[in-house]
Amino acid sequence: MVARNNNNSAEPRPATGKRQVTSYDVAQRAGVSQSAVSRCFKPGASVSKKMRERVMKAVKELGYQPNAIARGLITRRSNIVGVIVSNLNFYPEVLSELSARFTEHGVHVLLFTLHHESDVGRTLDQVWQYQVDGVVAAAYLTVPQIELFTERNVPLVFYNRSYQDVQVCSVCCDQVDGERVLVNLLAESGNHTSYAVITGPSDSIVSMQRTQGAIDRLRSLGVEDIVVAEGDYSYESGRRAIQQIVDTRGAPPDAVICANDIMALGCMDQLRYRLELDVPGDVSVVGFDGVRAASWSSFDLTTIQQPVESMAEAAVSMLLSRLYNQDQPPEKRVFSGVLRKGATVRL
Amino acid sequence: MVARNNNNSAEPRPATGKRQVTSYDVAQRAGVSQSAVSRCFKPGASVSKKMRERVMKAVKELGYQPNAIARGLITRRSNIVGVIVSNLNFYPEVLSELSARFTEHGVHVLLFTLHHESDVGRTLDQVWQYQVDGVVAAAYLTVPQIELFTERNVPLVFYNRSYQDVQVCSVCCDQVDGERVLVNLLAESGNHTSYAVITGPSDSIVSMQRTQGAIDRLRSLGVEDIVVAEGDYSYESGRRAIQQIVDTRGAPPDAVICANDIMALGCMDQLRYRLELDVPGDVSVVGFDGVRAASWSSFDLTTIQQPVESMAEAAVSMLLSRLYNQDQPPEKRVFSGVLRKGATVRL
DNA sequence: GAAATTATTGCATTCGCAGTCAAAAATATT
DNA sequence: AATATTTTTGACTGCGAATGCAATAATTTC
Repeated sequence: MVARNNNNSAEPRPATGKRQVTSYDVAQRAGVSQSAVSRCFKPGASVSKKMRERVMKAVKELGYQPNAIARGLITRRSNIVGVIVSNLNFYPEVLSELSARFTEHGVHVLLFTLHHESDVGRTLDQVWQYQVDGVVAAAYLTVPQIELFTERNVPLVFYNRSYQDVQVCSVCCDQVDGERVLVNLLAESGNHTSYAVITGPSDSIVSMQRTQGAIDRLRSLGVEDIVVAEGDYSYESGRRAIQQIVDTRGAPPDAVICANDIMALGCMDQLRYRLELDVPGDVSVVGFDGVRAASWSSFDLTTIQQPVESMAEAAVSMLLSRLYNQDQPPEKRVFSGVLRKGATVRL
Repeated sequence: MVARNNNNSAEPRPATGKRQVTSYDVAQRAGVSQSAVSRCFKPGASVSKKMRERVMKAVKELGYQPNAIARGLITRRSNIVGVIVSNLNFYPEVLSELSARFTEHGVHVLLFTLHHESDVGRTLDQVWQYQVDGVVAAAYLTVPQIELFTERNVPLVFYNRSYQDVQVCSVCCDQVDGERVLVNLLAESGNHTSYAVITGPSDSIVSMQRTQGAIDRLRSLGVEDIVVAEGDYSYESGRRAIQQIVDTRGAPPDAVICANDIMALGCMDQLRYRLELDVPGDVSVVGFDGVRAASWSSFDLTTIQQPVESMAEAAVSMLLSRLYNQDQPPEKRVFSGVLRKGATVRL
């Protein structure tokens, strides 16, 4: 018989502040049923003009806001998507773009940041507990973890991570092709014979793709003299890496290919201010990403610009379309980076 | 009588993937009541060892995860906090720190990004609908909006925003004091008589505080020659502003005080590469924030470093303590920035 | 070994809203 | 005016987990 005893003012409801306003309160105030209130918040529902007015009046008077949690419980739609980013390669622009575009569609972003990639398991448990409608991951998941998404019919889109043998949605920038373009540029100038490559952390697959892309292209052009040093995507690591390369070789290479822009900037600064070499006069430097700082006059770095906006947009629309329209097959969207010709390559 | 007809395998539950595993399913499998399952997930509840084992066995077999949404509905605790950041001054470090620390405490971050500060109203509606347990705001709210938090007993902590006449929790960096320190440094060197100030956007109160702090200190030191130009916190705007100042004055000022680091870097680049002036030889430049790029060799900017980690930590603990222990009075925590002596002030 | 005590467990209810279905009201049709 | 049709409305149930309370089981006490 569900005897509701709400706004029974004799019931104190102490401690935790005023009880929130519910659809029952609104219904009572407007002298209608709770269902009616609910319907007024459902677009396209059958509600007369009068009813809507009365309800909305009460809604305003009481400051009612529908409880998205309760709604989510019954509709099985939380309108929340999880975004998993790893703490390290935390691209602010990406997150900001994703959030903005999801918000446009009334979808909210529950943020999960990984300290170590090893946290993925625990993080995913949390993701599942919160009944997210979908997930954008800028981190690698294991195959069983991915399969869980398929089983449960929860859309999953990878951002800048791609898989070989697993069918998943992903939005990527073509790392290998980007490096080809950069290497071609360096090679065509005819000024470079000795090359150095500064990689990202060894567990970053993006770094591996970029690095390998560069090395493969160099090899196919007949270049033999390639030194490789490992960095961790940070400015400091770029400095350390180039210093180490110079120390080891005894002389600077003609060109340095860095797995991302930030390391390239560190590398440039080390070359210019510590090693007192000229970039690009003595050494050419190229990066990857196209971050803001790369285009600052101090650097004017030659790099591959990732189309972040397009990629974020693509990730969002890919996820949303699968959210509203299930059973679409996995899809890969690969964007080409755009060569940004700066002034760090000796031509 | 609540007749549950779950795992009746005759009921198809089509379309939307497997129905999720509920505590009833676990209960049935383990041959116990749903309450028992629930209790097994509540720390400190009265459960026998045997019971716990049986339940956990079923939990594992079925891959059960408690539904945080349903739990939130009844406990009135979502374990979600809203973080409101405006798209512009989007400090990635801050967000990343906040998220990491909240996660440590089992609290999750629902992200709200504002395109324009005018979206605050609509955004707050969303925040309320999602029944967040608390909010960290790096944006200004109106007084009625703030009062709603007090009324509803939902903790609210401002990050780098302070209010004059309203009692709210906030974590700030002392903008005015920071600028005093910078101005003192510039003044003590005895090399500067003409000053320029590049502000942030006119609706940014942080910018206003910094700018005004600098100007007041300059005035109190008897400096009269102060030019002001408006920027918008971006690199480009720093370049434009200094160019405009030089064009207007006909000559560069001795020192430029920028409302943030990024503009200071733009300003430096413009001075060095377009106006072919030496920093700090011809012009001194100072910033505010202590972003990574400020310490890069190309710039080595003299600035005030905000203690981002401490501030984020403080914001989180301030919020959490109010979450678990209601009725604590509002508190302001003001951190002093640390002077980072770079090489952009002529000494 | 019976009574008193304590520790476990299950029943029933509740959180706030959405959606089903049938009743009621409004409108159209004859 | 009476009936058929459509539109609008309300009563009721359940989403999945938590919890007060009563019932039961285990343990202690005498």
